[in-house]
Amino acid sequence: MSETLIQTAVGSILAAMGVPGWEVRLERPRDPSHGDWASNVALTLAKELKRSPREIAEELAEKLDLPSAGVDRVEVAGPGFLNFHLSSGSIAGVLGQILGLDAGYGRSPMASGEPIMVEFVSANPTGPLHLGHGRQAALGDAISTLLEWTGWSVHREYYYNDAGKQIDLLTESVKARYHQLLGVDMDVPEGGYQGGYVTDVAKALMDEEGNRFLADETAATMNEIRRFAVRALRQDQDQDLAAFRLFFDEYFLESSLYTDGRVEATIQALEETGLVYEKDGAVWLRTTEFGDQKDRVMVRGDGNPTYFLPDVAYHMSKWERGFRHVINVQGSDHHSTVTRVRAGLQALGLPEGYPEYVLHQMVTVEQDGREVKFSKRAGSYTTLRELVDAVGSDVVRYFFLMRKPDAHLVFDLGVALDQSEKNPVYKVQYAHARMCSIFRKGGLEEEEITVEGAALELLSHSLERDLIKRLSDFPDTVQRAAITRAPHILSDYLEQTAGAVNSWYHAGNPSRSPELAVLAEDRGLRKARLALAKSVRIVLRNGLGILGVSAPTRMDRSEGDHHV
RNA sequence: GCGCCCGUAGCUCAGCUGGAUAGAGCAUCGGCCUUCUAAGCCGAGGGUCGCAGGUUCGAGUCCUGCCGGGCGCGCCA
Repeated sequence: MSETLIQTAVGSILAAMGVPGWEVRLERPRDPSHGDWASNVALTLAKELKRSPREIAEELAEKLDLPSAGVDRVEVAGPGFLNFHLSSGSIAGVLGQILGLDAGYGRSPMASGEPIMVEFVSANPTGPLHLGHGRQAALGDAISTLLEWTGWSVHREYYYNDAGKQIDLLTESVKARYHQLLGVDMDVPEGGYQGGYVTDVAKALMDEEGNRFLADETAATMNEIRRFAVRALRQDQDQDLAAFRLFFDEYFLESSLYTDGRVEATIQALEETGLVYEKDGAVWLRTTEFGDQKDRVMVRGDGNPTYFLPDVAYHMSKWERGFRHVINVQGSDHHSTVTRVRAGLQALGLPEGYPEYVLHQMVTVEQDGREVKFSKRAGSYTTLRELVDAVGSDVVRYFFLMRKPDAHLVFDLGVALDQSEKNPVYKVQYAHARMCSIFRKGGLEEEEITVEGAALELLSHSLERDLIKRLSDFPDTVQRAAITRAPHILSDYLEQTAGAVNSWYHAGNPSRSPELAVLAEDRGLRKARLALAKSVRIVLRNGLGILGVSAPTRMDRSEGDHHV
């Protein structure tokens, strides 16, 4: 708000100087002595106007209509920066807006309801979800919510690879364990699934079906075992997802691509492109035509399609279902599929760069500088549920979102288990709970807190100004995080804001002085501070909500979903 | 060998489309409680932004080449 006032005021001067519509970018200076907003517009104009940046800046500063821009004073600094110092009233004006919008503060209608699909997790139903899936889950869900907050109509989708070779291997593995349980010697196949959960599935199969599958190699039996195993592991994953408070609009089954003929149709469509050829008994697609490093096999020598084909068919279905915008969240270990799938789609006439990908790096868990592995359920890897059980869903979600997707993520179990403010999740949640406790202890109904009669201009303490400026940056932060598909921008913001909240809350007295926040003698000031406290609560609650983390109104060690 | 990603404080990482003296958390050290949340607050130290060139008024940010690390390079997904 204060931003647009300045931009408008500067813009009208620029128009008079012969450069109408010149972009006036404002940024928050790092150094507080450089004011509340700074602009480099004079530097960018130097070439255009053939004048020195400082000279241009001087002219702008002189001609600026201070009151209408909400500015107390403006300075020219350095090579020609304009530093705007806002009036307290102008800064605090945003509080009325925050209280008015409340749960909607931070939303923006950038995309005006366009549909977009976010596909994430998409684990094979061959075992429990691992930490990579967890990171993907946290990322995909947060990106989805960020998109919703910026005006997209989001469709969350989970793709089940419930067909193909991996499922065959799972079936064989379950069969082997089933036989072992019934006292018949049988090896888990080469490259099969070794985790303890396979035996659990086999045991359930035995409990339910007895020994009727023993030594039965018929296709019908194998199908029954397959169906049983897939169902059991899907249920298992559903529980993992529920523990992580994750919900999808659609679960898309790979097997449906075969049953409804999409795979067959895709083969035909690709063949018509003339980019298909046979070699070594297999059918290939000339994906090198679209920048792939080598051509890819579509149909194996044994007549079965590779995963590539259903992948292309699946993504065609996204397009055909009307999604012109699709984001796939995947582990970077699958990054080679990106060019491949896109190439297949381009061959079929879809635009280059469809779909969009967010690739994330791996997750490792460390404690005291050493790698930790739980790996009880899966045998070889730590499962998502094990980690959620250990530290709680809020902590896991937040930690998975603290780093940019590109960066390898080290999950510090020591910090995660810590319930003090050293743990960034709790730091933010405590700041939120603290605001709630102000209202509770003051016996105030939150709805009664408004800017009515609040002397906002009295919120002139530097800590207050700083905090309010941060609050007014929230919508912009949400947009930036959404556009760059980078939730860490938001978690970073929340952490910084929580720090500013704590400083404000404890300011004024060398030890503790919450009365600064609530118990001002002056009624107008008291109201203003309450309005600020409520605004803080709104921003933190909205921000945490976007990240899929709860915003408790009070923090007790015994409560919440933190660790066991 | 080829492709993608990463290299910033002791550790884990930010740094928005190139902007002013490179930041945060943790760790370390030093101040604050006869408690309305000390589960906290305030302050300090700590850097050749992997290396070397280039582009320009200006480079952690863009380009090139090296060095180091991760991942991928299947008729597995």
